[in-house]
Amino acid sequence: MAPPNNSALPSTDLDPRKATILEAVVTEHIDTNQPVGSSTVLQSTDIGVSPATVRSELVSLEREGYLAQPHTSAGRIPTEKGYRYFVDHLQRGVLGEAQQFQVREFFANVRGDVEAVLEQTSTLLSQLTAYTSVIVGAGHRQASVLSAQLVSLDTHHLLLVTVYSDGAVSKHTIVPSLEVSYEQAAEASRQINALLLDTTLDQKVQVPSLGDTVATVVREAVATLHADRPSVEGESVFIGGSSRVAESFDGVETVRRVLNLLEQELLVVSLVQDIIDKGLSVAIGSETGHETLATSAVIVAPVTVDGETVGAVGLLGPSRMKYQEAMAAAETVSSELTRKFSGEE
Amino acid sequence: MAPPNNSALPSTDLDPRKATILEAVVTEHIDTNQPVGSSTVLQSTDIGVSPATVRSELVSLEREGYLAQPHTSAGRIPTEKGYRYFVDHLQRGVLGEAQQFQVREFFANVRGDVEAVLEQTSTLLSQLTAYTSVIVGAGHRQASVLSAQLVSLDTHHLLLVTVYSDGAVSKHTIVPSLEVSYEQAAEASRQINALLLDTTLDQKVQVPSLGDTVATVVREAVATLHADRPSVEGESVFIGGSSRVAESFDGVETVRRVLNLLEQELLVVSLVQDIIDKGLSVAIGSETGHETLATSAVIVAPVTVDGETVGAVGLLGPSRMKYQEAMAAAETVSSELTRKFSGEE
DNA sequence: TTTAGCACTCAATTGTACCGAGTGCTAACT
DNA sequence: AGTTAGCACTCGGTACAATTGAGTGCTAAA
Repeated sequence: MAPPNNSALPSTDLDPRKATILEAVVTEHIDTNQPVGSSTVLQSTDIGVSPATVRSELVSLEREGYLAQPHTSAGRIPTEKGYRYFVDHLQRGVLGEAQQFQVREFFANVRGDVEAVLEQTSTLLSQLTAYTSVIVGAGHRQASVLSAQLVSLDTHHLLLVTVYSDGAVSKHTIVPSLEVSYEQAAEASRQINALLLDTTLDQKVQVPSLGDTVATVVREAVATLHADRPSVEGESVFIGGSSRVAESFDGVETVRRVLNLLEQELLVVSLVQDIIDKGLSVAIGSETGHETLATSAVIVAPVTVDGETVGAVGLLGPSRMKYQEAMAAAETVSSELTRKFSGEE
Repeated sequence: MAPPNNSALPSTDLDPRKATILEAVVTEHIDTNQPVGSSTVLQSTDIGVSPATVRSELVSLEREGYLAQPHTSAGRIPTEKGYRYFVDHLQRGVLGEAQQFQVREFFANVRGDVEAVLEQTSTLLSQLTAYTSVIVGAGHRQASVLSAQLVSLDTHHLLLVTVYSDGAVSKHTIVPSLEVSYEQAAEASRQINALLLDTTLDQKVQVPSLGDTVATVVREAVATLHADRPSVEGESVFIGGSSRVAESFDGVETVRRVLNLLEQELLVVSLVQDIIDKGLSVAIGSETGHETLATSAVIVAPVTVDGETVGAVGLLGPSRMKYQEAMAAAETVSSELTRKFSGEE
């Protein structure tokens, strides 16, 4: 469906000199956050040509929509299209020595359950890049129940602990309408386990309609589990380095908006999913589909196990972010995660 | 140990007129974020006195350390001590109608396990107040194991699911060094359950030193569980409305620092704990013990069940925050949580 | 002790001039 | 036809002075 290349449109290539100049402008602007003029371009390239020529090229690039001028007597800054061209024609960078070491060390030592690993990974990723990281773990729609167990906390409170085939565990507090003895709980636990084993949460199960205590508890427990489905299905989202937002964007209001967006897990999940669906690995400005992210860019790298996408790592930064480094970091981390999960579960 | 009143020192009371003026200055400054001068004080109080008199009182209040002047020809702003006096002599406010309704509705409808409830509550609290909320759930140091169960995901992966007496559930992926059949896993599960039942994580347990598969798995599972203790003990922290940080503080650097602090769960936990330990319900500026929070204030309200503190709700805002409203919100929410947990578990 | 009166202070605002980075255009050059 | 030197022009940023005004502190009288 989506074209294999990374661009939304098969962008026509610019002639080499223009490309060089565009690249210089983008690189320089990313570095300095300043409009860049013809002289700066000359200094940062070995293009053997006069400023006047560069200027006329700049005019041309502006006409074609790659660059813009904040005001007449200023240099140029890249437009969304300019960044897009830059990213599409970027030669992939590779992570620095120290960072590669950091990643290796991290994955060698990390321990704990999936959620804990992802949470720590999101911190790692944001430390690697100085941007805010987003890690999305896929939900477990298709997972079947491996084990369901009822544990009594006391006579009025039971805990339903359910283990799914993908390794997820959910727990639900049950407050039964009747008093339940330890033995009754154990019996209910056996029945629930038998009832739910190998079912998915989508499936209806035949609950006993008897009136005795055990049957009642079974009914209530199953009802609670199924009622709570949405939250169980929910993808898990981990955000690392949200303080980086404050560094990345100009203007309090922008910072507020971006932080606010990050707080809404559903938005974040769909944002990342949308980008992956479009076949992109980078979404710049309006490509993200969010007004709030007009001056942002989002890098995503899916984590796949057995050809299936089980999650994604992402980085959120300003559109003038250091794409090479950030992409290298995201890809390294996503492939490490892929490796870890392929090897382990 | 700590004095029952809310102040660190038993602050001497000011004479009534000074108190009125100080209160007016604080209130006004909280409202406008501007230095307030003698004329403004006159307008916002019905004190029947001339500006000159107010001025001399202001001078006096400044000498005593309650107020400060940004520069000679400006009005006064409260110092930390000024805010402290204000808070100590505040008559408790009560939540607005609409907000009370919101809280009632929320707690009537909220469902899910403890973590989910706390997470949603943190969002609620930040919506109620326009400040960033912090909810800390106590760890379960003392909790004993109610049930430990080993579930095979496949022949190379086992999941150890442990239920504790306080309703917490932990899970650990075990990658056994040997292949384990379904039957062996079931047997190991039985043994582990018997072994760990009613123990706490602090206790050493006698693991079998036999060399057969089941014994090996048991050893490895128990080792994994005990190795991971720190993360299990860890208090759970939920932060709501971190975007509010951007509104609350002036200066990108301050915003960055505060966000960064909020990212470090351990810091947040100890911050809240420290304040509670000091017997305070509000910590202003340096009272928080964090340089970063020099211009902040933190409100805390413990959640207690059976006389034991099981957690706390907190609000983080600028030192010029609306204390009445924020304190009312924190207290209402904490008492609702107390009620919910007392009734339920 | 309070207050009216007054000189004083100083951040903020406004106005003005100027600098200079950077442009676009044109005419000459290769 | 593309490139370049030369040049007039634009306009944001900075620096400086003048002005304003909110608010003070002091003094002397009530």
